[in-house]
Amino acid sequence: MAALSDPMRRRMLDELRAGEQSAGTLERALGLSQPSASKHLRALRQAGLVRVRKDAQRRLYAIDPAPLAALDVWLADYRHFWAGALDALAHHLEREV
Amino acid sequence: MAALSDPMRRRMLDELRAGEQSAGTLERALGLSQPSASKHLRALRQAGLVRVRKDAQRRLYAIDPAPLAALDVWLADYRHFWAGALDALAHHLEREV
DNA sequence: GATTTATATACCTTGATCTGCATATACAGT
DNA sequence: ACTGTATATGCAGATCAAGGTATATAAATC
Repeated sequence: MAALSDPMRRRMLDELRAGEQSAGTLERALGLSQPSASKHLRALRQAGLVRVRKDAQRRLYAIDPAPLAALDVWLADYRHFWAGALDALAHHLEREV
Repeated sequence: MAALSDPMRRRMLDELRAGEQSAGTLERALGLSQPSASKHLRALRQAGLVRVRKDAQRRLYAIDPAPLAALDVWLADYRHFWAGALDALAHHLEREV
């Protein structure tokens, strides 16, 4: 989850939504220095948010959705807090009583 | 989002799912020192994740779901990565109701 | 085998963060 | 006013993340 706290890494994931991309492509798409891009990718890797595939010299990155799915599960327990006017009302009433 | 990267703060939110609670209650529930608890609550406050209400000396904290809803929106664009057709349907129905 | 291309890592510096301890603020009850 | 309770803040030190420069690894090409 800490890996997602960096905006640049979220932008990387956003880029990867279009599909597998090489480190260099991401680097240029986001205007990062080569080492910076590589380090952010390492952070995403260690968080399990991306998987890597070798293609000759290049490393092709793609989204691994598992941690995002876990986050979604975590969020699910909070969803009733904002989901719809009826839920809000229900919650309010629940408190009143 | 950085506010959520701290596990203790996530535990605080989990505690607050049960409803409004005072700083001291949270502090004891999580076994934190008083200043530590207060600082984590400040972080949550600055992130807009909680709202505070004064009750005499106590400060009663409650979840403000807005940032979590924003996170949910962000996640939505990734959901198709892990949601099989059936899951997606289930999720959709869950929201509809 | 030397060179080029693509990516990763080491090192350093800077800025942010967490914790512990001490202190300050705010309100309540006497 | 004084004491106790509840919470916040200031400061010190330790730890950790981020960016930059330089260097290392690995594969491809010649």
